[in-house]
Amino acid sequence: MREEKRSLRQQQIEAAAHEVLEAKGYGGTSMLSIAKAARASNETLYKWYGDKQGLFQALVTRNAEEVKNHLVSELETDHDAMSILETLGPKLLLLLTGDRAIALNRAAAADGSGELGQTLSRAGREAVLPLLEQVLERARAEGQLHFDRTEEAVGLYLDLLIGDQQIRRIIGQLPSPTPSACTERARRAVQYLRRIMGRSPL
Amino acid sequence: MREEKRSLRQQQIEAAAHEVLEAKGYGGTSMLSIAKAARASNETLYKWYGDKQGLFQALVTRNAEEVKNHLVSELETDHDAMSILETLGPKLLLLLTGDRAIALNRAAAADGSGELGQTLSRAGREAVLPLLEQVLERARAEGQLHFDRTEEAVGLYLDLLIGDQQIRRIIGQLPSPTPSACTERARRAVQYLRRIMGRSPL
DNA sequence: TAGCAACCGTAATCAATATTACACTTATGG
DNA sequence: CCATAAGTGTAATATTGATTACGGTTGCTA
Repeated sequence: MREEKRSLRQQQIEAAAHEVLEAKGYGGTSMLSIAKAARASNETLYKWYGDKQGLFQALVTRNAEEVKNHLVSELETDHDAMSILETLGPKLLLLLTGDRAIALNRAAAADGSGELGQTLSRAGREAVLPLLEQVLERARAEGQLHFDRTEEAVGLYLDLLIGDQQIRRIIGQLPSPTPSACTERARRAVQYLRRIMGRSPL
Repeated sequence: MREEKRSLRQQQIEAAAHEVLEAKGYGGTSMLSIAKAARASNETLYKWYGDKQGLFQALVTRNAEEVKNHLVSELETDHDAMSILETLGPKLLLLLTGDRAIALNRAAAADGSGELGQTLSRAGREAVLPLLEQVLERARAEGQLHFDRTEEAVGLYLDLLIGDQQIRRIIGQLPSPTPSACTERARRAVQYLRRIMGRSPL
């Protein structure tokens, strides 16, 4: 029971951290400000997370887990591969270019040590890639797509889906995309993917 | 003559700033450290650039100009559009994912005000886009590619060329690419572009 | 060569935080 | 009900870095 309480409190604290981070950016986010926003004491923050970086690592890994779970539940439907792509794509794009992910990416960019970036990459990209590989291989098995190296196909799909949206969001020159914009972009990505790999690679 | 001297000094200072920035990251780069690296006084830095942000704005705009000039000179050759793409692509990719550009992008990401990002975007993207539009339209005129909206074609080319290379570099999970890797990637981008827009859109 | 303007090197100012320490509640288990 | 562990709010501490101020130097310019 103590466990649940603490876990709840952590959720609250991390939610507060996200709020402050999204509002003030990484540089403008201090431990104190997070503590205040969560009505917690900074001593608790330090006890639980070690230091500032530890707290952000927690945010990153937690967020990546959520993204992954989101996608996994999507995958469990038994639709054919291409229609899974059509529903998965917009979700993924929305998650990767949403305010939360962008704030975390900015934090990773600002972190000199590179550890945040490593965590972000491991937890995020390396968790999502296998799922996409699965889908694309299913598409190949169904005869919808043709490719030799799965890895390359996934890379291409991600290039088409995400492109430079993330970086432009991070730089601050693109507003948070609407769900419909994401859907449209994902649709186009699939269309192009079909056009490139829709028939034999030779 | 005074002008030349000063301009030279500025180049030295900005070169030093780039070195420090690439070595220590935005957060780790202080005015003092730049001044020391350039054997200049911080008072001079403030007089010339106003404040820290002003200095970085200068770095960004200057860098963007160089990139643009690089590309423009490339464009002046009279090769056919597709072979221009083949030589332009690798250069652009190398410039956009090189250490210097990545350091500047990180700085823009870390800058809370978003002004650096705005400058970076304006000076960079908005300078390069017209050039690419030119090339792609030439390709269309030559009957090599078929598309309706130039803007969309350029976007697709950039997605294929750059993809998520930049963001992954910024997060720190990708080493600086070799020229040959850039060439290869650019080649593939053109190949895919041909595959998508190589014949009538219908 | 005297005077001046720009520049250098360094120290002073000033504010912001990460991090630690402490005194005061609260709740929980026996 | 008591003892204790965990948590809270606030006040040090210590460092860092932007920005400003200043005395000394250099190199024109008249």
